[in-house]
Amino acid sequence: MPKVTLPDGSSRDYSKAISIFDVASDIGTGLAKAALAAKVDGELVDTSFVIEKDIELAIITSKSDEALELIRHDAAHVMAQAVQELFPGTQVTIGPAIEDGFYYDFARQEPFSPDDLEKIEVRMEDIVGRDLSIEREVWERDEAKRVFADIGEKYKVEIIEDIIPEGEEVSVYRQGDWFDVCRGPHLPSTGKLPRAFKLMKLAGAYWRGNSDNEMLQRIYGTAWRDKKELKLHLQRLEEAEKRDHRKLGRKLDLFHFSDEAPGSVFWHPKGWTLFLQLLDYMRQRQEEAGYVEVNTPDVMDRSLWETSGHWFNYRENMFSTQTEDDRIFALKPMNCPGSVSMFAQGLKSYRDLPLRMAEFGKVHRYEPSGALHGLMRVRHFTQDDAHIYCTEDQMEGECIDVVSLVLDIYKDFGFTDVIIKLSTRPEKRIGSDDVWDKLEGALINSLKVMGLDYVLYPGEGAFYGPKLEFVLRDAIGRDWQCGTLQVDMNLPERFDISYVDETGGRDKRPVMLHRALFGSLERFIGILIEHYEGKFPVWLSPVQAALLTITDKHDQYAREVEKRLKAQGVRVISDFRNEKVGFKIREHTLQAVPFLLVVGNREVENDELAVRTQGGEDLGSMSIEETVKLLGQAS
RNA sequence: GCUCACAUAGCUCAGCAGGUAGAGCACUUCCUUGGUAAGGAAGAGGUCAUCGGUUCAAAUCCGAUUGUGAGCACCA
Repeated sequence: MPKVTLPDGSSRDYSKAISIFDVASDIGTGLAKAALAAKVDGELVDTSFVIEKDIELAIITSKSDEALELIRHDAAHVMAQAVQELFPGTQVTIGPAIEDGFYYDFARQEPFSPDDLEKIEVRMEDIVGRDLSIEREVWERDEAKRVFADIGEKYKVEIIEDIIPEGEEVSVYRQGDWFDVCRGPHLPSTGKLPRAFKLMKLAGAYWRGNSDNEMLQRIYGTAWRDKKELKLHLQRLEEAEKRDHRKLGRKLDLFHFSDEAPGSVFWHPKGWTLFLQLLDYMRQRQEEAGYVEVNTPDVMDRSLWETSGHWFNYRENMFSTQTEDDRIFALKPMNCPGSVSMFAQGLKSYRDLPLRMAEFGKVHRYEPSGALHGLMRVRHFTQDDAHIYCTEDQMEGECIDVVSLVLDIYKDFGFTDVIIKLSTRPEKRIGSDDVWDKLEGALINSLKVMGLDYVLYPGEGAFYGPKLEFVLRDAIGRDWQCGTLQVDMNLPERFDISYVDETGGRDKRPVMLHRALFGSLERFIGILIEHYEGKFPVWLSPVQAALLTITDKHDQYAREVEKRLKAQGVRVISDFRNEKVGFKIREHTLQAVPFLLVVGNREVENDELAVRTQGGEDLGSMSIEETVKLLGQAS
């Protein structure tokens, strides 16, 4: 006698076991038609699921939050069927729903071509049109293995063997002649899949995400509830592409890359102004936060890297060089060994702690060619790095200070929803569990004290200590790690650093924290370009104002004004070209100059400037002093 | 690093199926002195990424190299 309780609290009693589809029909034929799947006591199931006992039921229609994932997962299946119909001999592997869409990985000798995507899409439409009913079957494990082995689907066999846990049933979903091992749930039939999908791109992907395995062919697609949603999504992508920092960097004349130096930035005057502006900002924030700034060599002897462990653990990522005297030097890939060496020099007392030593170090890493990506992933970058040497008791307080500093700094740029990742002890690690407890505790506690959420990445910490990572998202939805806070118990040990404690003992080992807030200045600038779409706030803007003369009669006054503004610290340029003012306005507006200062007869006469904003607002005429004030306030 | 794609003027791109290159913008010169998103005219500019092959002939076809893009792997 199952009793079914619905989300609105009402309930229905049935005299015998009944399928969800039938319950939906019982409620209304409209609902039965719209039903895609259901939630039974909070768990997703197919509409064919048979209710045998009292449950809470929620029918899922395309309006439900869960619908998109179902739609996307189904789209993956339909795509797989289309591919196997069109390209016999292609093996299927896995095909999950992902953010905004889905993918499916295939094994096939011959590569798919972009033209194939169109064909596959057409065939998908066809399969939707066939409205094949999708049925769930539970197979016996060995039987399932045999069937898939017989039809040459070795990846599926591996999935049944290795991925589906013993004890869990092996479910197979069948649509027409085609079937696939899958946990489900799925839509009732292929006809329920909205015709609002599109195949997006082709890529290689390693089987089971391991680069030792063979490479499969992955097809990415996007799928939505209806055509309108799909269109909106495609528009969003287009909008995002316009913000791409690589495009804007060229358009705004900020930097360029060259074939001779892959992954290395050539900063143009405007880009470098931006860079220095950020540097100044960070310098000031750090000074206020009690840091001292140092500088260590870029090229150091191999022995130092042996001591730090980099020579053995990180060498394939290091640039090294041999000199005439046969010594081997390496360009620093990280600042920490230099910093520890710095700490080791001279005697340190407990009175010196916490010692917060910052360095804007430029590090060099031989990153894999395929990883390079504009300013986001380069081979030479500048870190706003710092190493904090402190006692164990000071550690937690220092962590709190770092976290609140980094978040406060991000807020200045309008980044308020920052993802914080906490990576804890990996399998391969040094140090006792007691120490790890303490270090992880310090990080977790500091987040707790501040009331911050974080995403836990168990086992992802460095071998020498746990870490926090602060992640920002770029215009195209990719996440980039910017800031980081790491606790290190390896380097102090390796370099055998110590301080003199209250009793005069010289063997106290300090705790070492690594932290970077922007992370890489290069990457942070890349993110900022996309975040602001190139329209930087005045304080950051490489050019804050452009002086535009109407005719050459006004040049002399403009030159005078330029001097006065520059004396006040305004980054101003003059445009005396023989062009109409409308032309100049258009050009500097497109160059994202925040303020345009027009100079004509009226302004010369009254010693004023006609001020217009980048957004097109006319602020009228004002004196030089007022303009300077306005520029100061606008940041 | 792996898979696939791409590489033509400073930039954005055209050049269909091999017959020694084209547009717009930018640039230079001249005319125009014009008040809030493009005034006009003329001119200059390319060993078609590099190297090799096929061919009477290669930007175009083939191969390698380098770089770029997308994804994967990597990211102390």
